[in-house]
Amino acid sequence: MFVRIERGVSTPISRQIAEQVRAQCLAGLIQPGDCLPSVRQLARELVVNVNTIVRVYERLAAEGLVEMRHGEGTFVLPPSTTTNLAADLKHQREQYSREYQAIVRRGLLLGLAVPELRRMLTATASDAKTQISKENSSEKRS
Amino acid sequence: MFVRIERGVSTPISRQIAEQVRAQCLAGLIQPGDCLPSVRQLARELVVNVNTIVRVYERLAAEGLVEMRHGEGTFVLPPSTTTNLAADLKHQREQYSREYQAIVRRGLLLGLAVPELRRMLTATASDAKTQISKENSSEKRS
Amino acid sequence: MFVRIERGVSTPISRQIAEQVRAQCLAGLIQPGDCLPSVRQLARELVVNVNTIVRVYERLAAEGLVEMRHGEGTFVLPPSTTTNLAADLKHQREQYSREYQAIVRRGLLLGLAVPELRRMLTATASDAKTQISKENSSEKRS
Amino acid sequence: MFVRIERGVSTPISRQIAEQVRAQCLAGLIQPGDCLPSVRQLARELVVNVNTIVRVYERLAAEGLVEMRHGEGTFVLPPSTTTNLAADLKHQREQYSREYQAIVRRGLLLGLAVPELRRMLTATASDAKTQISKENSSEKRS
DNA sequence: GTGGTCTAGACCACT
DNA sequence: GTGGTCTAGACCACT
Repeated sequence: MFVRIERGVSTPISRQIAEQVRAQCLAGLIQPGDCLPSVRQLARELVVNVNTIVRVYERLAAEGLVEMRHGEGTFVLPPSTTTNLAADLKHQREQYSREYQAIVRRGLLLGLAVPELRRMLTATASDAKTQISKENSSEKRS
Repeated sequence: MFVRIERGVSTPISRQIAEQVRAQCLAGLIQPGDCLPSVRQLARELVVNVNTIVRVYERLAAEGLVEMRHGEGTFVLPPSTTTNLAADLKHQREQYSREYQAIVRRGLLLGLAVPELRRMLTATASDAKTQISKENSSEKRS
Repeated sequence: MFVRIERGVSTPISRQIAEQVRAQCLAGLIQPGDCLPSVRQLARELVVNVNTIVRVYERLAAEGLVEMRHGEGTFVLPPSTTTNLAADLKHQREQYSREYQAIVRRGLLLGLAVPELRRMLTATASDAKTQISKENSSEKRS
Repeated sequence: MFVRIERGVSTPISRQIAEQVRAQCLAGLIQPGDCLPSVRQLARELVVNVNTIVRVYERLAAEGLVEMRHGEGTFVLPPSTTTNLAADLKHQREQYSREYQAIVRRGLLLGLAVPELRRMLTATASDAKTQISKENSSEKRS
């Protein structure tokens, strides 16, 4: 599982993590039955307090996406009738859209021009893709 | 002075306001000696609590950007040796840049495509410009 | 850390607290790296509202004297080039001096004689010392 | 009438003024029937807003110490049965005493030594006396 | 009218 | 546990 967080940014860390786990479940990168990294391991990896990860997993469990099995680990559940994955995704994207629009407006109010923002978008996207592919290959090796 | 806030977004209201005031001071849209809207007036305008505005103005005062005069109002100060406006602007943009990049990455991780993000950027920007020009004209009239 | 506040006096509580924290930092009674009492604990101790302490700590943080770490506590920072401790102390004492002189003048204008003021000074000082030593010993015990 | 105020000090200006007027009435420096300086004149003299003086006079009138005669001025009233001057004085001194003690404690907490405070007391007192006698003579001349 | 301080209480996020 | 933000409302002092 790939999780990447950004600190010192207003989006809460816990939300960044939960969002990415959800997205990967929905995208099928994580399959039902898969075991998520342990709370302690993920906490160590992201240099975050253990309780923060616990909260994230609890939230995802409350959503019916995963199941925490005491002493065993946290496992992805098969999509049930209650878990409406499509609806979740839609909801998540809508929320994202609002945040994205807000930040674009903030940029304009800060005096940044649209082409500048567009450039940053492109640059960030290509960077992100490079990073992800690197991590993919490094993970295969490890 | 124009301030526009977005609710239900992770960036705190107070930070959104402070950011915009700073940007307008730095851009010269608000000149030294100018009087900011009163704490209560701005609170009414933005439908936020008085204390939220007080906090914003206090922070700006601590930064040396404005001065709160008891019973008179809050005034923009001339740039002093201590207040390095250029550095402030630079810092603010760097912070913004980090946030912008983080949100773009979040979008990609949510499975959004770059052209989609680009479309949202353009749409938001044109919307924002329309709104601002509307408000400008309505302010002139009032 | 010892903080003692006086109510029903014109100096605001928040200013009394900030003054004492600053003085103890400058005097080295609180060392860089030390953790100040938590916002809630100090509020409980002094029987003031949590927000009052938050404001004090925020001001001290803006001055560069302390740093508030989310979820951890508030820590004294090492003196930096920007924080001119000696100048701060000097400024604080000058401010104090003005207040002290003002109150002496007020006493005279109220018809109090100098020896009377001198007596009050001595009495208050010895009282204060007794109280402080008591608290010191009680703190050691606890 | 002599009034001297100190700015940037926590004792409110209005209270400083009221206190001095009361003290001078009680000391007999201002006699029943005497006319206080007009609101505007005193405001100009002390470089204070007119309303601040109005408030002070209203408060003194409420205490039964003076009477504001519309279009004529503000006059000192003879002590009535209702106005218990001695009680007022006592109350005022008690309040003063609390403030004095508080400031002495603040000084100690700031790291000032008692002899230092004593020196400041003496110096201020002698200064104040010199100033007052100067003003007395200059007032006689004017 | 203006800002300054304080309270009580809520809800959130990080360690 | 820790700090961060926000609300609602009070009372005070200066212009």
